[in-house]
Amino acid sequence: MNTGGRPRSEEARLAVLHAVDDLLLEVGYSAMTMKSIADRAKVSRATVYRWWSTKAEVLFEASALDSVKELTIEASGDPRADLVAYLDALAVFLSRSPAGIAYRVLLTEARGDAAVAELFSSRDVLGDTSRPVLERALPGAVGDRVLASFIGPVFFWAASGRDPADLDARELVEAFLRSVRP
Amino acid sequence: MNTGGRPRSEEARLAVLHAVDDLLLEVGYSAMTMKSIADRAKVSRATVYRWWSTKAEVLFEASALDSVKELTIEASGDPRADLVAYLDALAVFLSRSPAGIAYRVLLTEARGDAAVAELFSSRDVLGDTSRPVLERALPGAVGDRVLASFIGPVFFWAASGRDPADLDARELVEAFLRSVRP
Amino acid sequence: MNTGGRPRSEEARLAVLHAVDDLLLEVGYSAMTMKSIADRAKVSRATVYRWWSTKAEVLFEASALDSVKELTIEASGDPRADLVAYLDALAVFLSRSPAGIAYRVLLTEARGDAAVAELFSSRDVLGDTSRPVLERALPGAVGDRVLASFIGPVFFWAASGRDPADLDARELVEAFLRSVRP
Amino acid sequence: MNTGGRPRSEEARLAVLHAVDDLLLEVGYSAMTMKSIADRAKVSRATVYRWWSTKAEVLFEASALDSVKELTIEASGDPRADLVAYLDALAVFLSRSPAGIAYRVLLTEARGDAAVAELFSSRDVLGDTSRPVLERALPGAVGDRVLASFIGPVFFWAASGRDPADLDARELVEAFLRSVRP
DNA sequence: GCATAATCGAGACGGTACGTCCCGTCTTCTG
DNA sequence: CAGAAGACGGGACGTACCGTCTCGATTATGC
Repeated sequence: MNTGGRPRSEEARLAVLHAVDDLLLEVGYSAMTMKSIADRAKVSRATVYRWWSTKAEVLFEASALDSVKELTIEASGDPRADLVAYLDALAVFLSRSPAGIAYRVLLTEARGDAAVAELFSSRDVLGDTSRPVLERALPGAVGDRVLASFIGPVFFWAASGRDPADLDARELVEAFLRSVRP
Repeated sequence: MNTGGRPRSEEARLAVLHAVDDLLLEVGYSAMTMKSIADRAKVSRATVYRWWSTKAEVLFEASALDSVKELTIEASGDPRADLVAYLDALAVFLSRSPAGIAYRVLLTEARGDAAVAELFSSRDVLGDTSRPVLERALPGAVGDRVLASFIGPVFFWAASGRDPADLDARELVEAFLRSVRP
Repeated sequence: MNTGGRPRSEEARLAVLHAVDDLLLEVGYSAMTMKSIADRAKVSRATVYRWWSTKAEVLFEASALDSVKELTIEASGDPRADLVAYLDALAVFLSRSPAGIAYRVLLTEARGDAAVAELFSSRDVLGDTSRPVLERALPGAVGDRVLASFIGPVFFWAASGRDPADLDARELVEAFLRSVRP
Repeated sequence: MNTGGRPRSEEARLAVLHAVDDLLLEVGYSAMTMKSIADRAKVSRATVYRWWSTKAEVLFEASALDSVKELTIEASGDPRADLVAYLDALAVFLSRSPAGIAYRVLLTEARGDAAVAELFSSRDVLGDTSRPVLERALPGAVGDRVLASFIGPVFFWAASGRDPADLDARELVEAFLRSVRP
C-alpha cells in the first residue's frame, strides 16, 4: 500500500484560521465568504473546501482553542477572586475577543442549522471553563441553574452590546453569592 | 397639488411580514433570502425592496410589535408573581416565539452591521418591558446591572439552546431577590 | 350618449414625439425606454401607453411626417438636377436626420417583429418620394429594380456609417443614368 | 511557474454561438436576451459574460466566420460570372443567412453604440469579400463609390424586406457594368 | 531515481441570490 | 374623461459567491 502524497500544508491551515479571525472582526459573519477567506489567506478556494465544509466549521476551529485559553482561570487560592476573574475574562471574551464573537455568532447560527448545533454538542466551552471555578467557591452546588445565574448577566450584557468596562464584576459576584447562599 | 399615486398595498405588507416569520422558523436567518421572502409572500421582489432595505429590516418590523405584546405583563397586585410571569414569558419568547428568535438573531447581527445596530437604538424591547415589572417589585433600585441580573440567566438559558420548560422561574426570581436584598 | 370628458392634450403628444426624436440621437434605439421617453417628455408613463403601444410606434409617428417632408423634391424643370437633389437629401436623411435614423432602425426592427413590419406596409417612404422624381427623368421605366439601383448606393453608404459629405451625388446620378440607358 | 486553471470549454463556446444564431432567427435581436442565450445553450449566464460583454459581441463572433465563408467567390475564369455569383450570394446572405441578418442588425446597432461600431472597424466584411471579385472584372477602378454602386442595390433590396428571389443578379451586374464603363 | 499519490494554485463550470431597472398594468387623486 | 403619481407583479440586467471540476506544478513516500 502506498501512503504517499504531498502532506497537508500547515502554513495554509494557519493562514486560513487567521484570515477567519480577521474577517470576523472586520466585516462580520454574514459578509465573510469562503472566497474572501481564501483570498485573505492567499490560499486557493479548493484548499479551504478540502479541509472545512462551511465557514461555520472554519470559524469553530479557529476559535475553539482560543476560547478555552481565554477563559481558563488558574486557582489563586481565593475562590471569590477567581469568580471575579472569570467574569472579567468572560466579559472581555464575549465583547472583544474574536473567539468570543465567533462563539456568540455560532451559537445563534446553531438554531436552524443542525450542522452548527452538532459542533457545540461535543464541547460546552462556557460550562467547561466556568464549572471548575464555581466548584471551588460552591462545592457540590453547581447545577445548570446556578451556572446560568452566574454567567447569564455577563452574557446578556455582552450580547446586548453594552461596554464590558461598565460591568462591575466584583459586585456581580457578590450579588451572585447572595443569591445562592440565603 | 397632486398627492396622487396608487396607495401602498396593506395586503402585500402583511404577506411579507408573515412570510418572514415563517421562514425564520423553517429555514433560519441565513438561509432566508430576499427572494425566498418575496416568493413565499407571493409578492414581487421589487415590492419588498421598495419598503425594506435588508432582510434585517423586514425581520425587525415583523417582530417589533409581537415582541412587546408577548412580554407585557399586567400588574396583578403581587409584584413577585409578576416577576415570575415575566421570566416565564421571556423564556418562551426567546426560545419559541418567532419574534424572540428574530430578536436574538438581530442582536447578533447588530455586531458588525451598523444598520442593524441602528434599529435597536430606537427601541430596547427587553429593557422597556422588564423595567416596569421590576420597578413594582424594587422601586427605585433598577439600574442596568440589576436588570442584567434579572434577565441574564434566562437569556443565557435560551441562547445556549436549553429547554425553557426546565427553567424554574419561581426559583430564579427568589435567587434574584436574594441577590438584590442583602 | 356621453361624448364629454377631458380632451387629449396636444401638448403632451408633441412633447412625447420630440422626446423620442431627441433620445434616438442621444442614446440610440435600444437604450431608449418607454420610461425615459415619459420622463424626458415630462409626461406620465400611462399617458404614453394610452396612445402608443410600443416605442416603435411612437418613433414611427414621430418620424413619418418629417420623412416625407425631408425627401420631397420640388420639380425644378431639370429632371437630372432633381435626381441629384434627391440623392443629396436622401444621404443627409439617412445619416443625420432623426427621422432617417428612425427609418433605418425601424426597418431593421421590422425583420422579426411583425408589428413593426405592419407599420411599413401602409407607407413606403423611400419609394413614394423617389418614384415621382425618377418618373420625371425616366418616364415609364421605373420598376423596383431601377429604384433599387438608384437608392441602393446611397442607402448602403449611409448604412455602413460612411460620411454623406464624401458622396458625389452628381457622379452617382450619372452612373445611374448610364446604367439604365444602354 | 503556474499557468494553471481549468481550460475553457470549447463545447460551451460553440453551444453559445449556435444558440445566438438560432435565437436571432426565432425571436429577433431585441427579444434575444443574455438569459435566453444562456438557457438555450444550456450554459450558465456567468459563462456567457465571462467571454462576451454584450449580445452584440456574441452575435458578431457567431457571424464573423460564416459571413466571410458565405461571401467568398472562387475565381471561375469569367469575371462577369463571378460578379453575378457574388450578388446572388450577397442577396441570400442578407436576406436568409443568420450571419447576414446579424450583419444588418449589428450595422444598425453600431450607430449609437460605440462598442459595436468598434467591432466593425476591425473588419469590413462586405468590402473585403467584394473587392477581390470586383478587381478581377475592373482592375484598378474599385473605389468606395464603385463598391457602393455594386453592393448598394442588393443591400437596399434585402434591407427593405424584398424577396431575394425576385432579384435578377445578371441584369444588376450588366447595369452596374454599364454604369462604370461609359 | 523514478513511479505513485495527494496537495496546492489557478481558474472555468453550472447555478442562484443579489439589488436595480424597466416592463405594462393598476389604483387613486386632481383638473 | 385625461393626466400625474406611483405601487404592483414580473423579469432581465450584470455581479458576486456558491461548491465542483479540471488542469499543471509541487512535494512527499516507497520501490
